Amino acid sequence: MTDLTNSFLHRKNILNNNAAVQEIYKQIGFLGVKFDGKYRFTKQQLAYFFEVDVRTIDRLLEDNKDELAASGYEVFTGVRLRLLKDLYTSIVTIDDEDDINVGLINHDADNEIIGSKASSAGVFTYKGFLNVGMLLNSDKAKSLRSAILDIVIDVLNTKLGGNAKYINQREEEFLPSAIREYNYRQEFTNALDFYITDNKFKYSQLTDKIYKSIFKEAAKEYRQILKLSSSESVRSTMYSEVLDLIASYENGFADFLRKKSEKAERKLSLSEAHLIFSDFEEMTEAIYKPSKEKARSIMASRDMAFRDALHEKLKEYVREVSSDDFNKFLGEKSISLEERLLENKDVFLRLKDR
DNA sequence: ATCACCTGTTTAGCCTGAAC
DNA sequence: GTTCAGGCTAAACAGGTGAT
Repeated sequence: MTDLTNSFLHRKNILNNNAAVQEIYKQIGFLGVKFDGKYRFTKQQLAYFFEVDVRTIDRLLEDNKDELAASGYEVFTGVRLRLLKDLYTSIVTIDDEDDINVGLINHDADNEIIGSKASSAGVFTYKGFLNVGMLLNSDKAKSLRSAILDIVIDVLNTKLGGNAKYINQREEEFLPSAIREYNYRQEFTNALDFYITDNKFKYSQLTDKIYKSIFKEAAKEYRQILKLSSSESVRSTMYSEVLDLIASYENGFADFLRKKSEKAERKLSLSEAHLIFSDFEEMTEAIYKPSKEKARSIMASRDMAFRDALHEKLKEYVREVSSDDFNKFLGEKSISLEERLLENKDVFLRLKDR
């Protein structure tokens, strides 16, 4: 069970998920005033919402300064504070009382939202508000947490139609990468045909070598972790960055193998090919290191956030998923492969006519 | 009118102690 | 043991005041 209060990663993965944050804003209904394009809440408003003392929010700020600053907490001073104060007073005076959100009402005369003489004020954004809710322990915060989790799960389900297996296909880059990789895969299998003596295991064994070199798992392990059935293709679940790297490996190794075979002036045995792969791996280690690390981190982090799958061997590579990534896979631009193919139909038709 | 200083308010940070 | 409340102080700051 995810415990938000003690998992920085899980908190980040929710706060970076813009689609979910928007949905939470709609459903929770704790409305703030818009300032600089973001909804803002003062410390007092948060304390009131969570039914804790203002000092408790202060403590939280002390202990989690960096995290909350990253979620949009700021101390307003000078001109910006002046503008914010004006905004609050104009809202409170203009709006009909019934329309004013409970968070905005001056519920206690001694405890204004921002004291008129305040020279600085701690201000949260909506993300900051949610972040506080994930760290506090008040009953209000607990119920907010469970609501947040419900909504996040709901958003994932609606966006993905309950199937996260092919979420990798929802970004723009997937299709071109898959097509490129398909072509290099052919180079690779052709090379295996030409330069390695007949052996029915050669494709799968050398493919596994590539997988293991890149993300430490053989196809079988990968299949288990993502709970793929035997009829489902492993590659159709891979992220574009991983596919690109596999394509590099396949193309590079195909060429390397050709040279070795031509030099020896004969076909090579599968066991020789395994040794040659080790040479290839050693030779390219420094070149591939950065892309390999990126691919591992992408795979481990995204699969954790989107597929709830843990790659045990890539544990140390799990990071937070960036908000860019959430947009890529769940945002406006993300669409299923079917839709993407329809969208690109013209391109394919043109290619076909050639 | 301008400058330096004073005053009141708020936050940050540290500590203690009560309640669960 | 953990969580929350409250006391305290230093520092930051806006707005006042009063001397020049």
